[in-house]
Parts: sequence; structure tokens; C-alpha cells
Amino acid sequence: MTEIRGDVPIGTAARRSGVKVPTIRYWEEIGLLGVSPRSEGNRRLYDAAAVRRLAFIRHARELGFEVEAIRTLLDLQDNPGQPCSPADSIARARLADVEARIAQLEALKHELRRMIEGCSHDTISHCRVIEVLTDHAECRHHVR
Amino acid sequence: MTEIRGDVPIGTAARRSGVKVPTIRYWEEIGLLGVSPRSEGNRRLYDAAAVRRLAFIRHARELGFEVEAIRTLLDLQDNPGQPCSPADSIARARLADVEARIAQLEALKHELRRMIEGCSHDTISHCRVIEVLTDHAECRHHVR
DNA sequence: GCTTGCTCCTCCAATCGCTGGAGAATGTAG
DNA sequence: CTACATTCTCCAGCGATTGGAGGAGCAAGC
Repeated sequence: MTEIRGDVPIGTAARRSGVKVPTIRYWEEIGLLGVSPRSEGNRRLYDAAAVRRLAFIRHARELGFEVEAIRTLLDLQDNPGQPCSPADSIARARLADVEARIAQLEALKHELRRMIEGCSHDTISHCRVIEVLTDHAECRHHVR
Repeated sequence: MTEIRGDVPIGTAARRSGVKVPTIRYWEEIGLLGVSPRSEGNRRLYDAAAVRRLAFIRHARELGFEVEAIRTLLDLQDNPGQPCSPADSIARARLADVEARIAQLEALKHELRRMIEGCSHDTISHCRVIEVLTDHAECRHHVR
């Protein structure tokens, strides 16, 4: 491949950043990337900075940041003179989310363990798994 | 409301089961509920068993079981003579999922903590949050 | 120069599990 | 009889991709 000034087509950018091709196009569509320059034959071109941006977004997504949060983080990255407290509070909010989710999953884990350990592996009519689901169904739930 | 033989309309079933009205209709549509009997005026009617089934499904969803798994669990519940090992393995698979997810979230939690704690709360150009995202972006990722 | 095969383009539909709105019909209380 | 609440069906949208169809471009070998 002929890389003029280090510009590569989307497939190469995908391989280098670890982001799938359709995902890159999607991110462009929703405005995370700005408009990519195009070749004469209308192919998108990515330079090193663009590939870094892709990997930045990928990592943020892996950390569970929502696209809207990432949009803000990218804006901040693009304006390095600003205070970093917005970035900080996005990360703190995400941490709180993660901790809440872990707590919830721990509760689920214990309930699942109780279901499984209490099961005599007999027929369904004595199955603890089905029983817990059925009986718990009777309980008065917290409304929202 | 006139409850002949304990049959109630969808709103009441929703309140009693803790499932939203559109969700009940959706579950019927995808075949989790079978066909509800209808009143003369074409309204769906739910007896106590139907309401229990709704709460069963709701609880299973709260435990994170996918709809396909719930379909199987409901089939099993409807045929109590069968061995309970399928139910057991569905629950075990879900437990494994939950444990894997917890482990993943713990890793994210630590990474987020490192990001936040290392941040000097200065400007973006020195922000640890942005930095970690950017630098980690360089690393060679594990593919999937 | 021409064919082969890969990559790229755009557009659109599907995923999962709901959720909610539009507009009409039916039921209930005063 | 008149309000008002509830229900009906149908359909579109969410978030964040993912993948297919059908067509065009591009690089390499003959």
C-alpha cells in the first residue's frame, strides 16, 4: 500500500486501532471523528492522529464510557488549556456506575448460588431453581 | 372493576406483577405467555396463574436471564415431571456470566481509580484521565 | 490492456429487550 | 349523556453497533 504522508485506508486504520471497519464508519456518522479526508477515489484516509483517536475511543468504550461522555472527553482532549474537572467528574461518575453494578451483580451471584446449591438435581417439580423463581415471584416488589 | 373468576385486565395484571403494560404485550408477542383469553370487548384477561407467570419472568429478567433461557425455564415449569438438569445448567451458565462480568468490572474499577487518583485536577494538558485514555490507546490490545 | 480478487463505497435492515406515541374503540362513574 | 380512564393495534425509536447487498475502485499478474 502506498502511504502518502502516512495516510492509510479504513481497513488499515481498523487493524491498527483495533476497531472494526463498520464501527469506524458509525463513529464518523455520529460525529465522534469529524469528517475524514477522502482520496480521489472517495476512500476515507486516516493519519496517525486519527488512528490514535480511534484507539482512544475504543479504550474509553472498553471502560464502559457512554458515547456522549466520550464526546465530552474528546472535546476536552482537543482543548488542553481547559480545567480537567469535567473529565474528572465523568470518570468519577463512571466509577460510581461500575461500583453500583458490581454490588448488584454480587447480590445476583448470591441468589444464583442459593438457587443452584439448594437444588437436589431431581425432577422439575422439586427443582430449587424453578422454585426460587416462582416463590420470589409472589413477593411484593418495590414499585417504581 | 368486575372480576369474573378472578380475571383482571392488563393494567391490574401489570400492577400486581410489577411488569409494565407494554412489556406484557411484548412478552405475549414473542410467545412467552401463550395467547391470553380476551373479553367481549377484545381486552386481554389475566387470571392468578397468568399474573404469577408474569412475576416469574420479571424475576428471571432481574436475575439477568436472557429471554431464550426464560423460554426454556418456562417450558420446564410447565412440565414438572422432567429432570431439572437443564434448569440447573441454565442457572450455572448465568452464574458463570455474572462472575465473569464482576471480574471484568473489578478490573475496570481499578483502572478508573488509578485514573482518578493520579489526576492533579489541573488543566486537561496534565489530566491523568485523558492521559491514561490516550496512552493506553497506544498499547497492543488483545483481539477478540 | 485485461482479468482476478480484494477493499472500499453507500444504504439499509437486524440485533436485544423493551418503551412510548398516535389514533381509535371500549368501559366506567357521575 | 358526558367525561375520563383504560385498552386496543400498529409502528417508530432507543444504544451501539454489526452485517449484508450491490456496485465501484484499485493493485498485481499475465
